[in-house]
Amino acid sequence: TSQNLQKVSSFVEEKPTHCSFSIESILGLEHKKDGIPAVKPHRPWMNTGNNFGEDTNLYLQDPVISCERPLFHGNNYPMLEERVLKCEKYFSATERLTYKRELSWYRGRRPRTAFTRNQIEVLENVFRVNSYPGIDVREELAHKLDLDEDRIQIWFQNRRAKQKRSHRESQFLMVKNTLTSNLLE
Amino acid sequence: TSQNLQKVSSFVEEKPTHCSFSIESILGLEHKKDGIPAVKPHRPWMNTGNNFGEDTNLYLQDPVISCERPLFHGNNYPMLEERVLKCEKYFSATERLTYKRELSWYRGRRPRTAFTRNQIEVLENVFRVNSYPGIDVREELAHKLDLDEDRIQIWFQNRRAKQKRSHRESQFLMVKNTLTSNLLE
DNA sequence: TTCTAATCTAATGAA
DNA sequence: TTCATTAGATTAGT
Repeated sequence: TSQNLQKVSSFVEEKPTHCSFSIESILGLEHKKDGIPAVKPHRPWMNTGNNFGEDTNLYLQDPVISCERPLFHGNNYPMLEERVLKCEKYFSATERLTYKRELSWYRGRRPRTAFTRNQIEVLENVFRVNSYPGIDVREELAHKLDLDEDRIQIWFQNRRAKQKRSHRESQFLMVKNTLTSNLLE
Repeated sequence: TSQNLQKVSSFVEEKPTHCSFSIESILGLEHKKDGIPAVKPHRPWMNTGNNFGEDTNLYLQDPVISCERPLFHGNNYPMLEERVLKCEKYFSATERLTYKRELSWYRGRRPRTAFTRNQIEVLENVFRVNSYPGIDVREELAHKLDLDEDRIQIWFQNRRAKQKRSHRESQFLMVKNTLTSNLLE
């Protein structure tokens, strides 16, 4: 059964066929050893074809899984992670950085964008007035700042999260101060 | 509500003074006057009670009181009212809509469900076989995994979206690679 | 170390 | 239902 399940991949357009499996049989697979999700992460900036075929290393990023340490064994990728972990003990910071980069590369993370001072300034100014720019505003910003619209959207998402975080923190401080001054009276 | 909004208005900080280009041109100013409709969203997981009516000053309560009922993360968020206020003056109907949407979220977005590793594994296994489970399968899953049937349904919706996204992505890359290699020949 | 760009996905509402 | 978008949580680069 496990083999049958693994044959199904996301490359094939699956029809909502009626399932003849019982849930018990599916639930019975809970303790299956390797559960590589046959799903590709969204990597719009990757241009070449080495995304396909045997390069399954790219599909292993999954936060849910990475919460729990040792999920995927028997692939190339966990070897890398082991090496990174060993780094902590035996290797220099520089070497650790190299391995981290290598790990990131295999995982297919977009290189971190370094915004210029001017770009940040404009984005902040717009954010003050409108922290939820629609697609039209984002496109215009992207054109004027010479950035992808995706970067703009992500920037606003993170900026909103930051605002919310700082707001929460200031409220916490307010409560703390109130309690403190009440105690001192 | 308008009284509450006026109370908050004094906390609104000043406008950005300098910008590299016209913000008006970005925001595309439109001044429509329709108010925010008092639509109460469906919140089956909430205690149907007093606090979430249209004209409650929930957002202006004393922080101490608010912190004593940590029902949802966003229960203190007066900034939102500020932005709704600003909406009236500066934003287009479309952009105001997003604020209204946020307001309803703020008023009671369901706390994010953190599925366990085992739940994910079972759901993925079922998904491989049947990505459109009927109500009977969903109910059975809900019972076996100790989740609401609603969560199961939403999970499958999002999972299908994810699959579709990655499928589109691979199709796009496939076409692109074909074109590229044809050009190189 | 802090800050934040990037990622993943549960939740939401509109179509 | 799909679809686009959001919030929230997390990972990871500087």
